[in-house]
Amino acid sequence: MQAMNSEELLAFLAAVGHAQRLRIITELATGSLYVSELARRLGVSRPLLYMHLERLEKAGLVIGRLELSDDGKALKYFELAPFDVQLNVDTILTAARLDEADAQQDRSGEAGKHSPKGTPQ
Amino acid sequence: MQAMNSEELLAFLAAVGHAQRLRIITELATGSLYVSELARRLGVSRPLLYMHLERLEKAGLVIGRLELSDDGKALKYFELAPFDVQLNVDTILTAARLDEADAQQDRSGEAGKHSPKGTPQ
DNA sequence: TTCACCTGTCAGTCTCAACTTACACATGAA
DNA sequence: TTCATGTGTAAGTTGAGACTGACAGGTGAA
Repeated sequence: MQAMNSEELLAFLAAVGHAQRLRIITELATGSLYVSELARRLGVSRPLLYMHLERLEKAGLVIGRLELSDDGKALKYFELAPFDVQLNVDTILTAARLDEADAQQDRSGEAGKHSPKGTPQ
Repeated sequence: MQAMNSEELLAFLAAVGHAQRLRIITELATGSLYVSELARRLGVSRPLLYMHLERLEKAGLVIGRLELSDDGKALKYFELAPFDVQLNVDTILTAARLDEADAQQDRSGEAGKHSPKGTPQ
């Protein structure tokens, strides 16, 4: 997995650092599921699960896609995205260094090359 | 770094998944510092910093020790503890499996062999 | 004795993520 | 048309963590 800046690293850590979301990941590890089914398995309300899945998706941990079932119903399936982050002091220092590099680019008015979503349109 | 159960993993992730605490780690990476000095560098109130440091210490990310300076003043120094956690689906599944093993032990009334701090006295 | 440092802790406030309840809107089957 | 299924979202409440300000206590130096 490529190096992340602080913002991305924090999004990732905050997303995975929550008991419910760890359970979601555990459940999705066996295969993709649609939201209502997942909610039933975890004993969690659907809107709440939505929030967690959104968070996980933004951090790039899961991927959602709308599918039509055989009987024509729309089902929102979620599957795990592959992820692998080494977490140690170096990772954190690298993230901090990337922040400075990003800030440097911003100051010099360069077209956002690194920043994946921070680019203002 | 040895395998963690969910509780330990969550404590770790929640501790490191916070902007201020990332900055604390970054600052401590250059060497150990005492609380007041660290607070000044980060521009953070001392009680607040205390809270963060406590959190980091409980998760095993930093170590604090009281030292006497040359002129007899007590200084609370904090230094980084070495840590290295690989974060991927396997890590999380392993944590979940460890939870079950722990629960099993508890049920069979075994003297807490694994649980590092959950042992009731 | 006053000042400039430091540690340690308490009692609050504030803010935001987490969570609940309720809605609107689809589909296919009975 | 009603029921059981699903998606999607818009309120609201709550609770925990984050944060502030103020205190008590210690030291050595002026």
